[in-house]
Amino acid sequence: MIADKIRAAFQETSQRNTRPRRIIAERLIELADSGADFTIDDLWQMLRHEDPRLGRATVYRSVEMLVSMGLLDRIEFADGTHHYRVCGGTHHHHLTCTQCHRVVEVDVCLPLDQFTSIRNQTDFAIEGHSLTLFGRCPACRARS
Amino acid sequence: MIADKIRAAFQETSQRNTRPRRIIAERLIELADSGADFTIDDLWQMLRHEDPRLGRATVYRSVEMLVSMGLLDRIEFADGTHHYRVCGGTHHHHLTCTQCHRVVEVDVCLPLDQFTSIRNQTDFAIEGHSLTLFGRCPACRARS
DNA sequence: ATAGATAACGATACAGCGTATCATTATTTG
DNA sequence: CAAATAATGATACGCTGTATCGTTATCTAT
Repeated sequence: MIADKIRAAFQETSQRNTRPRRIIAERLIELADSGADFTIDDLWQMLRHEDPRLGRATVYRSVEMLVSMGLLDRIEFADGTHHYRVCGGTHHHHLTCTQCHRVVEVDVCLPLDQFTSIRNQTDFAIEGHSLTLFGRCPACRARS
Repeated sequence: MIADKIRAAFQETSQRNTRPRRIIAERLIELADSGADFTIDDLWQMLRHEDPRLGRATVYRSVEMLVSMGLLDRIEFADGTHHYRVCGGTHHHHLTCTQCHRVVEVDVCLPLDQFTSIRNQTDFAIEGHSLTLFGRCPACRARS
């Protein structure tokens, strides 16, 4: 369950169970359910509703932590902005709609033999990769 | 020849053959030969050597234009910075060294049937994609 | 419970990158 | 050579993310 993973992540990396972190965790659990993607500023604005005193830096700190724990994925948009998305932790990539910017996960990936091919071509030791696809989603195509 | 493509790009998109553009084109042709990647600020600093009055905005404008013409590739680094690289225009992707940040082109790509698989999975009309690989280059591994 | 120690917070300032504005400059054209 | 104007360059601005640092709130030990 993703909710437990998020709560566990906060517990592991910290000594104190603070109010801001509880609020952030709750909100992220809701966002995980809806599958929505968001910018840090989006998230901050949402959180301020629940506690207007909550600071921007705190949101940045928490998001940064969760990204490094692998629970949030950072998605680079073509215009350079960063969006985030709660992700289960299994390997996957993203497909974003060029019109409405909705993001969905896809479970395609480069075949294994391509990686060996790259290693042979370049003599690099491959450590990771990032694949992003762009296209128009069904809704936007219908609306066209 | 890439030199001609660059000069042609400037000619196509503009009415005037200005000194700043000539300087920028020359520098980019040299960078194409060396295969180096660079940030916009790198480029600006180089160009100021030749003409200290050359403005930052002009460099941004020219780079932006060449990216949209497909002659420069914008490369996103993990830390969020943007590098650029003169590229031939053929389809390819990038492999960057996680240690020295050197960038090389690789000609692997997602197989065609994966694209149809995505279309079936998601019903998106796929328009494009971006693949970036990370690893350690031979030199850095040797030095390790 | 309460007090002390301190992790975490939040306000603020700062830095970097890219864009927008606009008076000035330099290329082009008649 | 002069007028028209594309393009430039100085400057200001906005946005995103980071660093600093005094304050607050959580935890722990009494």
